[in-house]
Amino acid sequence: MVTIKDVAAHAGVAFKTVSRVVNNDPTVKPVNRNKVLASIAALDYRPNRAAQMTRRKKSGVIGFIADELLRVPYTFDLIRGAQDLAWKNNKELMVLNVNVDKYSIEGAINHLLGHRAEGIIYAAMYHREVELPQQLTPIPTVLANCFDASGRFASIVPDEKEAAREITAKMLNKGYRRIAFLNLNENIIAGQQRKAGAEQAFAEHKGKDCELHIESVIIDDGANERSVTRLRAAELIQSFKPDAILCGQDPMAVEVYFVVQSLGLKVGEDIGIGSFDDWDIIPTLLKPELTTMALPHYDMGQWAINYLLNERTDLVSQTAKFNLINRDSF
Amino acid sequence: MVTIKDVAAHAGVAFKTVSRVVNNDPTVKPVNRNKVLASIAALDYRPNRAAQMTRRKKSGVIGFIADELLRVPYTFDLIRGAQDLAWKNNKELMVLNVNVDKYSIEGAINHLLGHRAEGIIYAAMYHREVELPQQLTPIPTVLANCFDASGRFASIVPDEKEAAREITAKMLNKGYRRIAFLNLNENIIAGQQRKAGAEQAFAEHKGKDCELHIESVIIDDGANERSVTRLRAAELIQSFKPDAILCGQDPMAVEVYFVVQSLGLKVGEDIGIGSFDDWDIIPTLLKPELTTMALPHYDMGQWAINYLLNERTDLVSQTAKFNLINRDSF
DNA sequence: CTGAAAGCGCTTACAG
DNA sequence: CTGAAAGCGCTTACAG
Repeated sequence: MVTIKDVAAHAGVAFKTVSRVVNNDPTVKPVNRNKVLASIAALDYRPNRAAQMTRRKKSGVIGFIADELLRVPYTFDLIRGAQDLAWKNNKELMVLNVNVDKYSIEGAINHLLGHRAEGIIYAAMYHREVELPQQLTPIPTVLANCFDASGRFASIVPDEKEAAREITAKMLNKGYRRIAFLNLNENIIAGQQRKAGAEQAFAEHKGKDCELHIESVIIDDGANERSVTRLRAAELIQSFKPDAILCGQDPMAVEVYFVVQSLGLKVGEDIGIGSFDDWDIIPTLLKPELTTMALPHYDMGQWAINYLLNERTDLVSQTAKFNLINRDSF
Repeated sequence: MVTIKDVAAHAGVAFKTVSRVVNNDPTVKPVNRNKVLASIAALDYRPNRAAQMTRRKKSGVIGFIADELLRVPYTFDLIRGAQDLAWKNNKELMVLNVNVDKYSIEGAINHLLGHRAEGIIYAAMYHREVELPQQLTPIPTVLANCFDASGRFASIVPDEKEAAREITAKMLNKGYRRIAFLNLNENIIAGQQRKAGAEQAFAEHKGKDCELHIESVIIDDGANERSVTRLRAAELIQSFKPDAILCGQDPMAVEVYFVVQSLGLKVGEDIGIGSFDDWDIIPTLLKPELTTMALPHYDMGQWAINYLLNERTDLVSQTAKFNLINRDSF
């Protein structure tokens, strides 16, 4: 590989001058700068990043530990948000997938420590509490889509409650009066907080004759989860007679669309449907297209890396707002 | 940060001895090895990767250029397959997303060149031909899910034709006689080859009264594509009267399920449905669950990195077999 | 089995 | 404005 010395010899200057040109040192005389630039181009020279890092004693590496991420498609936006900004700031985002079967968090941290990572983003697949090894402490760390029990780290999580309040309020404002909210499992944070948000919207709404029915249709029988969405949607349409159904996540909306159609009803006409997540192509695959609250993963990824780039150390608990994606289902 | 010299001082040996222990040199006397190991643990020492790379003149980096990848969820398996093996072989997989708007291929290659990448995997979002800049040539490169026009690179792509032949043959063997294949756009390779595969299955099948109808339901009107799947599925069920429908990809199957239900028919009873891709959660979200040919992305990722790890240079054009995921839709 | 020297490709700190 | 020296944290090559 061509080195700084090869370029220097080719250009007829000291190799230190080449270094100056490479690092945009303005003190280089234009004549020399041009000679060097020409030689760099001629030899196709590129500074060796590893050597730069060694000498500078700065790695330029930011670690991204993705805990069980990427089993859900849109979570990749967390990485994308971080990566875009890392790139702009000349940092290397080193992404490590971690999961119970294969790679331990400890392994990932060791790896990043070996690379002298300047910061770490730890991201979870779904909004939850995490417990991180003590080992992390030497490196500035920020959590995305999760928060820690011990309060050692800054974190950003989606504002579940506000999202549910917003979409429920929107339904009420459109004139829907009887809303059935087929919620996620209420053991998880999204389930709990969205319930509270929907209730708040009803409490704030002045209209009368409004009724809210909330129930969890993701059943957690020990090891795995199963959905009773189809069953309960069908039953509720007969009994509770909702004019709108709010679904805990877009895949549930698919199930509800099938039920609605099977009962001879039309989404968006006989019954409104709303949802959460903006899950991959699902919302636009459905007809009418699904109005849903998009998770702010991209924003959270950006916020997290900005926190590190700005060398913040305050222990904020930040929330990120969902984006209402207005389509045609209610 | 603690360095090799700190460890040496703490252990009372030359720093070269620490280096030997770190690199598992068997010639170190057990007494000294243990002293060093104890000091490493006490000081929480970890070799500086950048310094190692600099001195060894090996980066240990393999680049993964993801062209517009990750807009389709399962394509992440390409990365996962490569990453798992990279990890095992102590290589760093440096993943770079490339897309028209933001990051150029040239930018990605420059980046990798600066890191002295030892090899590059170039992966496309969907099976297609690509044209790569001349710049790539100095580094061993292999293509995944795509192939190049010039024949400069080894590549691995999914065996589309065999996949279509297999699932069509399976339908025929189960007794289905009139199969409507709602194909992808036939401008793309998957569309072309799957058509050929379905036709081959019919040609090979001995049964009589069999009929195959193939048509593309993804219309390409200039800039964007639109699906006429619902429309054509409904019309064909009336006119061609298929007893089975094969869909070009799982999202199309969702559309067909809606059509089938709207006509008062039952998937798996009145009409069989098969598909391609194994797209995220779609196949199990449908009821009955969808039988589909899973794209071999994970395998292709593994094959590609193995090609590089084994320092192969032969210009193979490898194909990877889809996996038939047997569920209940036909 | 161990260590002192040289060197990887750069940047830092200093001299001129 | 430019260069020669020293040094980053390691490994290589060699001597003992």
